Amino acid sequence: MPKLSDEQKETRRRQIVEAAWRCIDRKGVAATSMDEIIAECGMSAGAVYLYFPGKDALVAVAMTASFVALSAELAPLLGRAQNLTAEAFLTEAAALIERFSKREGYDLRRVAIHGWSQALIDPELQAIQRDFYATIEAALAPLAARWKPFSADLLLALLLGNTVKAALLDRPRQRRR
Amino acid sequence: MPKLSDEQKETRRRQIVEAAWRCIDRKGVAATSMDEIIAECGMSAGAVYLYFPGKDALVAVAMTASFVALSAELAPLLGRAQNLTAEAFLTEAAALIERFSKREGYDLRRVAIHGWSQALIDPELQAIQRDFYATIEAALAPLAARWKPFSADLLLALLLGNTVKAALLDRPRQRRR
Amino acid sequence: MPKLSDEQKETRRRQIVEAAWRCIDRKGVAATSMDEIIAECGMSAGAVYLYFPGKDALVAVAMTASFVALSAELAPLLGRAQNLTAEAFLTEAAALIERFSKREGYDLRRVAIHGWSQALIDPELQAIQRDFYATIEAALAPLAARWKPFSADLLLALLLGNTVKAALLDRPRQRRR
Amino acid sequence: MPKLSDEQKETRRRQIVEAAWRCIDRKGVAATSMDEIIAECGMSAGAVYLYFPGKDALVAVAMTASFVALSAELAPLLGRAQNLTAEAFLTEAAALIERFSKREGYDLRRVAIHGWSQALIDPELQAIQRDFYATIEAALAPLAARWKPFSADLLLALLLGNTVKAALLDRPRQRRR
DNA sequence: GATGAATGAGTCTTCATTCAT
DNA sequence: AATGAATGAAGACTCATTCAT
Repeated sequence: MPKLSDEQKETRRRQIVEAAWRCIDRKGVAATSMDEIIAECGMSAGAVYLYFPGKDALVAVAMTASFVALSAELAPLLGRAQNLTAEAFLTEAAALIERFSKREGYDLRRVAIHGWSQALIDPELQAIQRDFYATIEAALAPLAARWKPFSADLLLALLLGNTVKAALLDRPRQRRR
Repeated sequence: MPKLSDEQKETRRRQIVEAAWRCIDRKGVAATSMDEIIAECGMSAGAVYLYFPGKDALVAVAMTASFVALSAELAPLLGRAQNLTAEAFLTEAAALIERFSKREGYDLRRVAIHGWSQALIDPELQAIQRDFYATIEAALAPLAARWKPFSADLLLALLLGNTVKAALLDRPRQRRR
Repeated sequence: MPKLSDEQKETRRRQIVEAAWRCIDRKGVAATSMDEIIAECGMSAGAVYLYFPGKDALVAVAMTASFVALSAELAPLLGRAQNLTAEAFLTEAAALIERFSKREGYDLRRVAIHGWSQALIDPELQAIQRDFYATIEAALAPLAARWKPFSADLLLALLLGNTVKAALLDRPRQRRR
Repeated sequence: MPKLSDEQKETRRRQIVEAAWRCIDRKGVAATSMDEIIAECGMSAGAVYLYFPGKDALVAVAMTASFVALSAELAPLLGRAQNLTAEAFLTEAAALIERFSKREGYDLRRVAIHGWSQALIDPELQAIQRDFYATIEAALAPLAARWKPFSADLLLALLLGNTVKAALLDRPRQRRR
């Protein structure tokens, strides 16, 4: 096979990342074996290792990718947030996050919680997440000035807390191992 | 050998649970091996298995124990919350949780996040956590009636979100694996 | 099982090393899998890894052990070599090495050649072997003064060369892989 | 595409063999992957397999090629050896072998030791080497008659032993794996 | 009651080789 | 002729758990 185009390569990587998301949603990071991700994405073991150097790197990319994508989705809402009330903003943000996260076969909010747990162990991943949340908090700061009892800090905590609530307070969907 | 008193047994169990907390804080649930917990608590492998049927059960107990203990600490604050403003309550609650969580060698907020991740794949643990949070939300409900923009749901989300922020936005403290 | 005595531990290590010798004689270092050594020594995988941290370490110990043991055997001959002619010494040394090396199921001279090849890649192993040969050469130096055309350097080269000849010029005994 | 001339083919094969020599000098046979040889010779995977049926064959050719080339170099020295003393012959032979072996990026004496180790597990390679050494020994036989304490057998052992000494007693030059 | 050596299934990863283009 | 992406079997190693002493 001749050289793959960058676009084709990106498609393959995305396939693998989506398979990882599905597996991690189902069983968490540790209980997901590479073999499961490999089966899920329909490629061979060697092929996956052609696109990612190992499980850790794949997991890190999977976690990071979801943050980056959500970031892009959130930008327009932050742009027009100055015309909203705090309550309206929170409602819209929560709805957007839910819409963004719920997907065929997995929910990125569940993945995100596994990601937080990973970040506590992996300093690189933690740095990425810290930057991501710092960016959001910074974007909220000027708005929060007008939203009396809600500070930027508090708004961010609310969004994070809602993610936990949504993920944990849902009925369980799968068995361990 | 003479039978151990219930008190002695309880001491042993607590020793093991605390060792588990320290290990989980450091490396997360999956990367913590039973051997590490065994070394940390200073007992033998056989001894640990005398007190807990397996790793999953020990982890579940470790997670649950922290919730139960925090529950007890939170009760008095909830009792006198009707005399506080929402802001004062939130400040006090956050301070109490921090005081309760920060310990010699570990932070239970970090452990809790690993616990959420576990709960997503362990229905029993999820049920325990759901009950715990439902209880708190129920206790907050009558108070929230007076705290205009803050509903019980929102207050709980704030407390959860603060836990994430505190754990993730702290500078990393440990190496991977 | 209660603690093993140091003696018992040493016996186990020797079992494993001898299994490694047999396997390496048969297939060389690289083509010998840990599973083969494990099967050969009759222990479980975990047990072997209880005594050696990994394949590399086991191979290094197996190589080193044969040198150390031969060293001990060679000492008495070196002690009484001053009463021998060079030719007599060479004959006796070669015979001693052959006696020492030929064993049930393997020949340590073959193992030694695999060891040289390994040493070219593993600086630690190379250092051990260099020391071993330097010691022998030093012991030969005072004797060689009397053995006119044979220097210590030359005598050592002869012993090494004979090992290669004995191992390579024998009829082949096994298949690859 | 146009057929390659035999000369071009031979150039390609030599390129690959030299790449193999460099890699084997650095890491030994087993730790050298085909990918490394492929990268080193600057060709594609498919191209290398056009010239050699597989790794084993390539390694065998690489080993053999060095023997054949050395053979040719040795012939003139053997031709005029009858006019030399044993000591002079040995000195010249050692110098010739060193000159022949030391090359830009590798030393064929190191490659030869890896080759002996390979020969112990590859009967075909062993046969080739046995023939090579037998030829040399045969050439030395008539000369040795005049070189009193040195038999042909002993002279060959010396040359082999010197190769080991030169390779092993040099300071290590590379990292593991 | 307590020990800790032993087990072995399961995990991640590599790499010689092929073949569609 | 040449490419290089893909394959998948095989390898090294881990670790929760047990049980003889």
